[in-house]
Amino acid sequence: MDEAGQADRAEQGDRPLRVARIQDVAKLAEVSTATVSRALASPERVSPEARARVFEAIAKTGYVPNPAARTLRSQKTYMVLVVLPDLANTFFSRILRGIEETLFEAGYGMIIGDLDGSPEKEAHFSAFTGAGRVDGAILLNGHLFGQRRDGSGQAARLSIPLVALCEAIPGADIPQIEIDNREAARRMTEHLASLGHSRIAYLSGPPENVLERERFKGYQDGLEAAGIAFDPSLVIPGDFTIGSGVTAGQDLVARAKRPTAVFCTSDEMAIGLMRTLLSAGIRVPEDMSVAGFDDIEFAAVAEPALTTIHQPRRELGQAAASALIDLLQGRPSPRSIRLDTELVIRDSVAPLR
Amino acid sequence: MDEAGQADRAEQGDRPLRVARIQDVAKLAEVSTATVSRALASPERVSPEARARVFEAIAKTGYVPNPAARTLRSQKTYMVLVVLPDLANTFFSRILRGIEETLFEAGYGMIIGDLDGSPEKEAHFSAFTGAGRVDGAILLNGHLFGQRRDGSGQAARLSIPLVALCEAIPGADIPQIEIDNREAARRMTEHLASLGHSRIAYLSGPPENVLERERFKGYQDGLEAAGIAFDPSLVIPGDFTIGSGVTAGQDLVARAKRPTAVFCTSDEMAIGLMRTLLSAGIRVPEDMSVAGFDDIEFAAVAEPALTTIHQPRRELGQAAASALIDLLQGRPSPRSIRLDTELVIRDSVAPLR
DNA sequence: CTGTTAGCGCCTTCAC
DNA sequence: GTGAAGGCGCTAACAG
Repeated sequence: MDEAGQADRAEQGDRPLRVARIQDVAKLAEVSTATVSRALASPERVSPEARARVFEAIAKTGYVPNPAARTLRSQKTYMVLVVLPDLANTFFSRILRGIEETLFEAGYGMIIGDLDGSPEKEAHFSAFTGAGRVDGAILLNGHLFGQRRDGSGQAARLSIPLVALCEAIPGADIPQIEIDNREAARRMTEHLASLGHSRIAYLSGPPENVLERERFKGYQDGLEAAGIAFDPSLVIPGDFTIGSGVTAGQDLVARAKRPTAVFCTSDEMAIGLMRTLLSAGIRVPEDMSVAGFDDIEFAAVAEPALTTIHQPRRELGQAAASALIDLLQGRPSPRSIRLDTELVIRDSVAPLR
Repeated sequence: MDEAGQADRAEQGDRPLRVARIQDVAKLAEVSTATVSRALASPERVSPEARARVFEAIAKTGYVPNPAARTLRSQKTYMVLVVLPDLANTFFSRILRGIEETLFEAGYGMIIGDLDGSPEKEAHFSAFTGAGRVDGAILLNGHLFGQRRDGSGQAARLSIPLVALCEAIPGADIPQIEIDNREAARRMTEHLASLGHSRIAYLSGPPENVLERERFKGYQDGLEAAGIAFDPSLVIPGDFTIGSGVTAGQDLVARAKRPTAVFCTSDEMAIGLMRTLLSAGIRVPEDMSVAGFDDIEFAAVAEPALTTIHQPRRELGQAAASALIDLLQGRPSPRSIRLDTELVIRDSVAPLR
């Protein structure tokens, strides 16, 4: 046993070659290990004297409880898995920060599961939740995993507390934290219409995406409210990425009869789109208005500055983390939270001339 | 004992209410737990018959080894901590992805430590490495932690394998993965000079940052190579963020005697800067050339498209993860790796008229 | 308030 | 090739 051999070597000076265990602390403080454990978990249940001795011994030894042993005993990992479709997507980073902050304050660590579109990974992270590596999970990917009911014998595991963030999971009985995508999309569409636009294109997200479906409904709602007939030729496929915005721009540039405004369901697409339009000599917003969705950092410094829907990303992350922590600590958790969005008017949208 | 009580309840149908343990598998396969363990760790050391029965039992029970127990025994967590200064910074996300990919393939999970400028957090993550929650760590923050030698009794812990990524850690005897910042900055400066610019401003990062210092040296190298005298008034303070680019832009706009080119040490600053310049009626690149550093996704779709230094972010992440895995698995690890950068010429820089 | 005791689930000698 | 047994470090139940 290599590690043990190593650990058993004599200590040199005041720098221990092995980490202190609860036993060492107990011995030094002249109490039992149980008392050390108690002093840490519920100090008020230990006499002031013993407590003082314990803390002194802890300081002297530099003792830090072994998390693996603790987990084995208590069945708690103090770890949370955050599953998301794409770590490289700007939209998520600030959300992650909101999550991390809140988790951190409550003493939980965050493990990232970047799906990267791979089902293999999905299975892997699913196993993660099943194997007791984490106490709970926040799902940003829009569906539940590890919960298949295919009776294949790959048994469904004991399920852990879950929270859905941003992409609601239809039918799942877990807290869902999101914005009202449909309402926000409707508002933007109406805003465009109120400025005189009637040929309003819609640059979509991936069709299977829940957000996309909600936003698309909102777009249609807005059209209807403004008395504009829906025109399928004005729906351009996209996938939320900069690249698909660029592609959509090429499509638009090539058209004979162009829309006067484009509502993009992500800022990244809007920025990619504007870039292509501008390169082709189509001015924004003079020749074509462009609106985004998300209000990422770059929206305000795009050229022209992007009119968009602001999502409270940090707050979304915080709310999801709080809901999960409630669940983990046995407190009642809100079933569903909808955070407010805001229509941010900048320079990429102008009245129809 | 609540959990146990719950776990002991009768199982319903084929959906176990408790996870299978190695004992259950052993019983079902009619072997000892040792054999199950062996079948998993080194299948060749178990007879084909026993092995088959074990795997069948595993499939039937849906057994997944308990990681906490495994860790407690083997002292291995199969977890890696990634410490970074700011999760919300676009620059890091693709690096993280490179790290995650590589770690994932090798069977390691990734725990994120977002420093967020807080020393409190730093101490926390330092404890993480000390407490045996992770097998190793990748440091993107430019300094070592948990390694203070203040003799305060807060003993230095058994140290785990570490790798420094992007920001080299001076004096640390660990693998360092980075680009040649100085050389890249020199190249850009020379590029600007070769286009006829001689009043080349430098929009800096935070002064204490290692990257910043290297890039600043490179800027001076480039100036010198081009025979241009260094002018301190042309150095504008920044901190890599969009916001500091905007501020720098305001500074520049207010000046009577402006530089003809600005070398920004991050794309975010360059984009913020261009935005302010453009709003003030200063055209880029006609009136002023602007160059960036990093080549983030938005650089190519900025208006105008940004001339910048490309960093192989994914590869940086992969290289760091590989180096760490080598270390973790006892293989020799490269001491230091420098990945190549590339000068990407787009539209934000033009010859001096 | 405190100590003793018994595992949490696994891996790994050691003996056969 | 296989099984029995001990212990990784901790916490919770139970006495006292």
